[in-house]
Amino acid sequence: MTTIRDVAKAAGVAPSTVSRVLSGSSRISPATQERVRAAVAKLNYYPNAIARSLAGRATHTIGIVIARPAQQALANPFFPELMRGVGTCLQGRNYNLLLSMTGSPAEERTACMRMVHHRQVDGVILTSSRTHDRLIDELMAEEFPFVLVGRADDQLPVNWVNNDNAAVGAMAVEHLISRGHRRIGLIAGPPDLTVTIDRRRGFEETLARAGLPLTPKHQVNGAFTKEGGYRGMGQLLSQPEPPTAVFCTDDAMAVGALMALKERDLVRQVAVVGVNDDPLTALIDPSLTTVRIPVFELGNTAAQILVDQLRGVVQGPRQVILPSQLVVRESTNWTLA
Amino acid sequence: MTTIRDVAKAAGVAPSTVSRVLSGSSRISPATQERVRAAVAKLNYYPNAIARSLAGRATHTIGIVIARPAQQALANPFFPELMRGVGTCLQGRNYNLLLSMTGSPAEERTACMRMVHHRQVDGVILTSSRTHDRLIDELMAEEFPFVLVGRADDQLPVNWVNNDNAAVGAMAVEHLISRGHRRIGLIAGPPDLTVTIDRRRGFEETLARAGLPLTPKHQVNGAFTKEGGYRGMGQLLSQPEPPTAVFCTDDAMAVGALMALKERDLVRQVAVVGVNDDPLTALIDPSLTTVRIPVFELGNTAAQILVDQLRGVVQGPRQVILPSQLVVRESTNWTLA
DNA sequence: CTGAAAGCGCTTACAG
DNA sequence: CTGAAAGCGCTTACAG
Repeated sequence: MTTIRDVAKAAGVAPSTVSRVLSGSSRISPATQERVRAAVAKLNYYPNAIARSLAGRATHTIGIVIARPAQQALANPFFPELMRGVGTCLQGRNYNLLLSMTGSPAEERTACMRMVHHRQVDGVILTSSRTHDRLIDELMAEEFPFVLVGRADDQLPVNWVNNDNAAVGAMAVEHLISRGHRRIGLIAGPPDLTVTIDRRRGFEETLARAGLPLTPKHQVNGAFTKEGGYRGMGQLLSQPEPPTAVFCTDDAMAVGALMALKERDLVRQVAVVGVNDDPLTALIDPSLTTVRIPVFELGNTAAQILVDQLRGVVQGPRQVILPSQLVVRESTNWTLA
Repeated sequence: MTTIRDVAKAAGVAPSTVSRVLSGSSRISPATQERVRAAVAKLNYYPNAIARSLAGRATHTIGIVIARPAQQALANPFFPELMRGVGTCLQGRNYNLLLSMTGSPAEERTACMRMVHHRQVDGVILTSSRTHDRLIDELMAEEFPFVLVGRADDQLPVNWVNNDNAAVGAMAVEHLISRGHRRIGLIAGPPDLTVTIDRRRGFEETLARAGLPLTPKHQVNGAFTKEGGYRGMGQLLSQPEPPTAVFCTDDAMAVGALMALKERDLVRQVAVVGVNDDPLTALIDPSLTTVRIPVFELGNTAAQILVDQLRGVVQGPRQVILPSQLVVRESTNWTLA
């Protein structure tokens, strides 16, 4: 291992001078700069990142914690795409990405605070936002830099990046209404997640605005999985007057809902809308109408906000909302008689 | 920030004693152990991971480099599933995971050697194995610990975990032969990847063993994407005597191939087999026959091998082959007249 | 069983 | 413009 001392010796300067040349800081004479650079090249020197972190009191590393039960991690390309957005930003800004995968919210909190307490990262990105999140409370209490993908409880002064989930619900329902539907059901994800709350709100407000009744029996909750959607659709169809159209708050659920319809030969009888625009939505039969979420941009923007804060570029908390977009495909592309 | 000195002071011992208690090493009297632990708890002390790494000459971090062009990263759940396997192993063994995403093999090499040279990680996991891989040469030259998911050039004494890709090709072809097919085509991935080479070998050997001819025109290469498979199937179908069955070396390609068949209304005329068992294979129409690869286990085992080596549990290089499994669905489930 | 000291490889005021 | 010194927060021979 060649160290900064070896380089200093070879260049005939002090280690501190080498450090300064490498960090591009201060005013070093062109001549010594040249000598140092030559020595660095000749000795094939790379600064030790760990030593640099310890002395510089910054790890240049961002932590990201993904909490997903095993089956769901695989089923849903949301997280890989989010990480691609995060990774792309961090790479360009010379930050590393430390990844921790866990199965439950409780483990997520433990894993995250472990990174924080052990000072392995300069900031963290939180990827699953729920109401009354203890993890957020703890990070705020320690004044540790973080950004949320999703949103925090109302008015909490924290960084977050979100898509407009109320608009997502509204777009879906408006589309269904425009196709002649009046009995519109909802298959929603876990009720404590803010995405569920917001998408449901958009759904309900739009129904109300259109003068359509809110039918509690037409709203069910389930897991963010095919199975969740499959079961949800089963529940809805077993009712005396089932909905003619269903808004699912996630594509995987919508795919499951379509499976339930196919089994009963009801595909062109009940319309289905999902959310995300997973790659598979265009491939299944019938192809799925969905609301496309800018997942890459969510991750990219979250990373940007966090790094900007760490670098002191910005001060107070930033909150960003990114737009979504309806993509109409076969699963809704017909008008109710 | 409370440090080891604060704890030492509170417990009335030296910092070295605190260090020993925390590392569980050496013989420390139960009494002092108790005092130290009490002080740790009272002060809410967490050792600084960076300082520990510097002093201990180990980062307890594994690096993983994912090289995938943007579109492909999303389309293929191979990598998230692999990482879940890696992450699960590392979590249990108290190792961290440093993730670097890049777009090309050249960037992959740069990113990986950057981690290595800067001593950010104790070992690395390589995820895309090609022949004559410069990255492998460089890591070997530096004697840096690594493990390959895939395999290295023949006889290179390096760690790797692979599935039996020749058997994958063989299973697929045997299945197609058993369904009455005699003209069997191949849509393969990039030719420099070892997976492509091995699966093709299994394909060719099985044809030969069955006394069937190898028809070069019935073998095409393409990208590991839907588009690659779509184009490949187009090429095969444009020939005078097209194959009646096609083995695609990847599910995404197989999905594209099925799209090409659907457009021409040839679904039940040409059989298609993929590889991986992506979640979407069961959902599309027709559902896809495929060879299931144990992706989670590949990642999990790779991490295990690497950590075992870092801990000195094992000596020489380890090479592991994991079994795959044919999953028959609609895309082949009929017999040729 | 425990402590004092040196050291891991950097950075950064402080001085000149 | 450059260097000597102290320090980042740990670990680990060395000594007793």
